[in-house]
Amino acid sequence: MTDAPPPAGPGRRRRGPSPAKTAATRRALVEAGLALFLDTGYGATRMSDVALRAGLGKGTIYLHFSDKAALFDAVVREVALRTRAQRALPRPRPNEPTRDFLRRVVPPLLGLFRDSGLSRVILLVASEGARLPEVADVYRQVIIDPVLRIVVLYAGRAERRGELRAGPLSRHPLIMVAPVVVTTLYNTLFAGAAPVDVLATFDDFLDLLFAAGAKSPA
Amino acid sequence: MTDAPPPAGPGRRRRGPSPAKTAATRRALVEAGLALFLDTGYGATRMSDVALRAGLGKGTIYLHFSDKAALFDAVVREVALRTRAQRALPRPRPNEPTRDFLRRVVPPLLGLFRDSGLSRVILLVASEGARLPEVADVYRQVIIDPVLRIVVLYAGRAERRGELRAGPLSRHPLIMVAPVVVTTLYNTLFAGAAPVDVLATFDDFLDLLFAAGAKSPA
Amino acid sequence: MTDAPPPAGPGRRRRGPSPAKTAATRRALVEAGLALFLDTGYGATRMSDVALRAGLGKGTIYLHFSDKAALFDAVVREVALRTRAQRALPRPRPNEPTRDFLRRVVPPLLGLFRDSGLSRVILLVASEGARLPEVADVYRQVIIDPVLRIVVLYAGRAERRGELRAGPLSRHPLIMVAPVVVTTLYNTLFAGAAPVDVLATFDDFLDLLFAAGAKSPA
Amino acid sequence: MTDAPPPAGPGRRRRGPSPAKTAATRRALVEAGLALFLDTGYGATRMSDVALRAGLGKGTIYLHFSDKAALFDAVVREVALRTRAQRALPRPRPNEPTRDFLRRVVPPLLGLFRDSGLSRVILLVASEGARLPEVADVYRQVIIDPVLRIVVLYAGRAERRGELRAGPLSRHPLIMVAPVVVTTLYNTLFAGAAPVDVLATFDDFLDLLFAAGAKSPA
DNA sequence: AATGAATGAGTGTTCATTCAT
DNA sequence: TATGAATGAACACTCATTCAT
Repeated sequence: MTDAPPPAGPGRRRRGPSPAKTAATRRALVEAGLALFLDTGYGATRMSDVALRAGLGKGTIYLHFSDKAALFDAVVREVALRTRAQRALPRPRPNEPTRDFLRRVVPPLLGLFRDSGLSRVILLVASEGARLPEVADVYRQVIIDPVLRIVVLYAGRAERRGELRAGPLSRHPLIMVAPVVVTTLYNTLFAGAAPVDVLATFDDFLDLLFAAGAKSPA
Repeated sequence: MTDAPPPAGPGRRRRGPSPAKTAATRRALVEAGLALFLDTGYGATRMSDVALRAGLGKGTIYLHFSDKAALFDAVVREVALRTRAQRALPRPRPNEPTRDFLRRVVPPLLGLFRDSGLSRVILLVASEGARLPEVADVYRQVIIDPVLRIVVLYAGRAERRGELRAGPLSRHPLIMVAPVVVTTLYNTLFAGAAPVDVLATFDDFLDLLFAAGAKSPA
Repeated sequence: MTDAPPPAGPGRRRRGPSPAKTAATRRALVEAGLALFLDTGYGATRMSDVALRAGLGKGTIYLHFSDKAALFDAVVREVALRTRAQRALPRPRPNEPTRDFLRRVVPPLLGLFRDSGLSRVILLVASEGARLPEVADVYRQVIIDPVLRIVVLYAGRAERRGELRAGPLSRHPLIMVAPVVVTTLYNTLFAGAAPVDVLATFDDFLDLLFAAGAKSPA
Repeated sequence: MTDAPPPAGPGRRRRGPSPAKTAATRRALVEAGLALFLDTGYGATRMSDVALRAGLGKGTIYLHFSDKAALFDAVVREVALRTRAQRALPRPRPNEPTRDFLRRVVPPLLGLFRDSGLSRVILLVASEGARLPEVADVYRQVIIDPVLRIVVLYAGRAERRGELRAGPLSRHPLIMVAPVVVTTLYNTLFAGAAPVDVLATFDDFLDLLFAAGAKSPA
């Protein structure tokens, strides 16, 4: 279902359009697919619209993807990789409290989370995940699990430094991402309601989490 | 879009089938719709299958609901009300620590959350929410917001009792429900992965939250 | 296909609703059917609407008519008979020129033609005639042919009196009704265009027809 | 509602099937539609049957016509234009009596009227005209009104030549076409009855009309 | 490689007709 | 007789996918 592009290794090519152009076509399709899937959802997106938006013919899609599902898969992977690519997570300074470190590091990530469309893709995957379990799993492996590993890493540091009660967070790292995910979902889903401030919520969440560590010195 | 059943006021007795039977038919349709929407999603559920599952003819659906969307709306409302009906939230005992109270009270609610299909309905609403914003909003008003109001209530209590740093939670009550929602989503979405223990996660979350209050006495 | 009402002969009745009421119900249905068939056409008229308009239940129709087609048949017959009932065609005065006689007699008939809905029924029969040939034939026998016989009658008189060239009109009486039918059709069909004056057209037609007789005295 | 074929201007050559083939497909659909609409009427004609008869897939229809109504519209226009195309109405010879001219000219037109299906299309339009008023109006503008203009033209000639009483016919040209229309309708509608001879009727009609002119010389 | 006309399975919805009450 | 809830055959229309060009 994946339809990966043929490895661009410099084997015997020549003849036929340049691989560069092929890749460009493919990219245009993924881009168009991303935009439309996000806007209209998987089911309501017509293949013909994807082709139209990509400035290509309907049939062309099938030269690059076996299926609507395969296109969707490619779109999700694309967003996943694109987000990962900008990772470059900074490390805490030698004696920096973990809480300060998180305050410094998370907001830009959230901006990325929002702007990359990742949050809307989560919803999208949630929508179609049941029907396309492989897509959901790709998503988990490429995006969710790495994030959780990082949480575990810094949870360990905070625990070792006595900033956090040992155990809970490194056992259940989802706790850390939960507020951001939920507030984002809330805002996306209930567009009619007053939006919740994702960043402020996360900040208050940190306050609660590190209250013990923050208080005890006093 | 709601197609509510006509108020069963004791008007002039109707000839033909009893109103009771009519209500039963409606209920059967909602039930069948619920099961299928949950299992297959909105788009993939065929009206004919709903009828089949309800043991009724296809046309019968349209005697009770104007539309597929109207049926979906009714299904969501039904689940919402059904869940609310079993509320009967106990109150904390006079001197009971809020944390103990939550430990005592939340697990049954979680069971309800899981068993009522509410968690899957959340996903369902999330899936189709974009296409059916009114449904999403009904959902928020009937389910989400009341829960948040209760959270604010007990957050205030905990803060007044010095169990929690004042402010964060009553400002952003979503923090409280986030771990449960996210772990439930995780389990529903990534059926392929090892499931996360929702209850244990919530417990650990409480540990972190009330760490300050638990520690300081020591 | 006719579903005539059971002969009301005073056999063993008693028990069950009075035949009078039955007839009234039947009449209500025919009336409702007439109105709706004329307004919306045969195909677009729903049986449920007929029932609604008659203030009866859907099922009741089928106690009186086996079929939608049977109802239509009854409606057409009803209009046919109703129109005939008001016949009472006056006779020409002893020495009255046929042309004057027609001028005197036809306009009220045209009013009847228009007001009885007969013209619209013609269109209706024309619409569905192909699908319901028996209805069309009933129509011809009950309405058209009698009219043509009358035309033949007076055509003979006019010819005998030297008012009209002998032969053409009594051979082809349709000629006489043609202008009225065509102008009525025109007005009904092309509601967007300026309507043609049916009466004035008929008058001019008479002028042409009797020009010879009218002129020769000069 | 018209779905006219895009102007075949010599733009950038399209890949894929030739425009010629596209036009042929369209034509096949109109042809099939014509045949079936005439045979079974608008309502009773199934789109799938149109496709079948055209030797095409069901979906193909919708590449050329947005709607069943649009197809009907195209069919009616097609017949209208087809009939007009064969116009080439001859003119009266210098001193030819108008009546002789009409006798010479009308019969072939009647043949065309009959064979082109125009008469049946009139009935068809009459059937659906109420539901599709635009179609009826197209019909009037393209077929009916031009014919009436020609009638007015020759009515004037006949009147000027003293063959006809001045006024009536040029005021109400429908009189001229009425016998043909009515006899054709009669034959089409009452297939069960003995058919009326359209041509003979028209001939007798001319006899009556021009009786004055024919008589007075005597 | 690229195209878009052609396809036809699949779906929501309507409505004449039936029948238990 | 009267009713109206229930039925399911029927139909217009959509859209992912194919393939001749």
